[in-house]
Amino acid sequence: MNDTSSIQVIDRMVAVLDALASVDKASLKQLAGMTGLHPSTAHRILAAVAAHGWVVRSADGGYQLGSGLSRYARRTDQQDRLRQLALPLMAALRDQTGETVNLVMRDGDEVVYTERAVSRQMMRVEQMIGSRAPLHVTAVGKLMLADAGREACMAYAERTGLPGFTVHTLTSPTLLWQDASRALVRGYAFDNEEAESGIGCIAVLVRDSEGRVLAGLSISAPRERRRDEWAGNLLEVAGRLSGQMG
Amino acid sequence: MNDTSSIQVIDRMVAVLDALASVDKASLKQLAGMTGLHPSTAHRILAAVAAHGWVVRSADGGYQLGSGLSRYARRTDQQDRLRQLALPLMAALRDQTGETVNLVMRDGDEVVYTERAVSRQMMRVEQMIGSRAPLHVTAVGKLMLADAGREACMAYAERTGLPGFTVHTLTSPTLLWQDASRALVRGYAFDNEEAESGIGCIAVLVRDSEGRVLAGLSISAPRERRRDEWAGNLLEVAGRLSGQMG
DNA sequence: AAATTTGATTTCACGATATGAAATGATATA
DNA sequence: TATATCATTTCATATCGTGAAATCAAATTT
Repeated sequence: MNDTSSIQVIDRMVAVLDALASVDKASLKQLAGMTGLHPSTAHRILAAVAAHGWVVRSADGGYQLGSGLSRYARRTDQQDRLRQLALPLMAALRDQTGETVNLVMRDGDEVVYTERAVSRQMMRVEQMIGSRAPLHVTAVGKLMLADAGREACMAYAERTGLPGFTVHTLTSPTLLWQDASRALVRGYAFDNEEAESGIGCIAVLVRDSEGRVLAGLSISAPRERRRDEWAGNLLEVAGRLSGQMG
Repeated sequence: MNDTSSIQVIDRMVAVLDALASVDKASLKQLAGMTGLHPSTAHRILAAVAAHGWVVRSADGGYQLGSGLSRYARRTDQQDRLRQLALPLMAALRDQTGETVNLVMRDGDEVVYTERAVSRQMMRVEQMIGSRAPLHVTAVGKLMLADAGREACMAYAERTGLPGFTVHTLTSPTLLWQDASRALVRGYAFDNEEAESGIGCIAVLVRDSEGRVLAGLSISAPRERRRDEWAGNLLEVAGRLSGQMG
C-alpha cells in the first residue's frame, strides 16, 4: 500500500497498522522491516496509537491490534454484514416474486440503492447500484421520513420543496405525511408511480435490535404486476434480518 | 478524550475520528468545532485519512467513517463477539457440570484465561482472568500445539524446554506430540494434573467457519470429580459457537 | 440578476514537530 | 561472564504540519 496522502505520519501509521493486520502479531523489528520505517520511527508511531488503544502489547512485548479500533468499525461493519446477510434472502425473494428486489439505505435527503437482486423477466425494473432518489418519491424513503417523525418530515418538505417527478408524486407536505405515517403504522409502504410512470413498489424497513432503522427493502415492478401480498414476504425477510443483526 | 501521546497529528486524527464516530456524519465545520481544530487542519487530516478509505464523503460533501477501518477491527471484534456469545453457554455448562468453565485464547507460547464461569461448589478450580500458562501444561494448549502441526510443536518444545510443573507434566517432546495429536484427532484433550497437582481438565477447540482456531473451551475440576462425558457437552457448545461466528 | 453570505479548499511562510542516527537499556544467547 | 539482539530514549536537525488568509463554490438574499 504505497498510497500517499498529504500527511506523512498518517501514511506511515496506516502502513504500520496494515502490516499489523496482516500478521496478527509482530515485534517492533518485524514491523519496521515490513514497512521500511526506521525502528525508532515505528516505535514512536506504535506508542502513539497504543495510547489510544488502537494497538496493545502482549506479555512478550509483541504488538497486536487493539479493541480500540472496533468503535469505528461498528457502523460500517454493520452495513457490510447486513448486505451479506441480505443478499441470499433478496435472491430468494426475487425468485418467489419474479421481480427486482432492492436494498436501500438513507444518505441525507436521499436513498441510495445499495444492493439488488434483479428480475429475470424481459420487462423489469432495474436501478443502478449507487444511484439515488429523493426520499419522498420512494416507498422506502417515505417509511424513513415517517420514522423520523412529523417534525423532521415537515422540515424535509420545506427544505426540498417536494419536487414532482410524475403526476402521482406527493408534492403536498400534509399528504406526504399522511401517506408516510399510515405506511409506517401498517409496516409497509407503496410507491404508486410516484418516482417514474408505470413503476410501482412495496417496501419495508430493516431495523437493528434496538429498533434503529438500518435500511429498507423494496420490490420494484411494473405497476400492473405488483402484488400487495408481497408485503408479507418482505416483512418476513426484514424480520429475519433484524434478528440476525446483533 | 484529551489523551496525549507523543505524536500530535495522530492525537488530532483520533479526535476527529472519535467525533465522527459519535455522530455518524458531519460537515467539516462541525468536526472542526467538535475537536477544536482549525478548519484547515481538520480538512487536511480528513483528506489524509480519506485517502486510505478510513472516511468517505457522501453526496452532499459530509464526512462519514469508511469501510477501510473494518479490516483492523475484524480480529478484535471477533474476539469480543466470541466472548459475548460464549458467556451464556459457559454458564449453562457450569450449571450442568457444577465445575468451572474457561474460555482460553492463545498468546505466543502461552494460553490466556479470557473468560470464565466459576463453579459454585466449596472446593473449586478458579483461574484469574488474564492469567497465563504455558501451552504444554494445559489441555487447550496441547490441542493448539497439535493443531499447529508437528513441526511447530517440536519448535515449541525446543524453544521452551518444556519445563515441568508437576510430576505429571509432559516434558518429553515426543510424548507431548503423541498426547496432543491423539487429542486433536479425538476432538478433545485431557490435562491430568499436568499443570497443578490434584486438578484435571477437559478441553475442546472453538474454530471459525474456515476452521481456524479462535479459542479453547475447558472445564477444570478436582481430578476425582472430572467426568469424561463432559467432552460431549463441550463439543456441542464449541460447535454451536463455531456456527454462530461468521 | 447581482450581491451577499457561508462553508469548503488551497496557498504559503513560519516554526513547531516528527525524524533517524546514535547512545542506552534490557534480555536472550553463547 | 561476555556477546548479541532487540527495544527504548535522546537530541540536533530539517522536514513537515500548521493556521491565517486568500480563493473558490454554493446557497441565500436583495
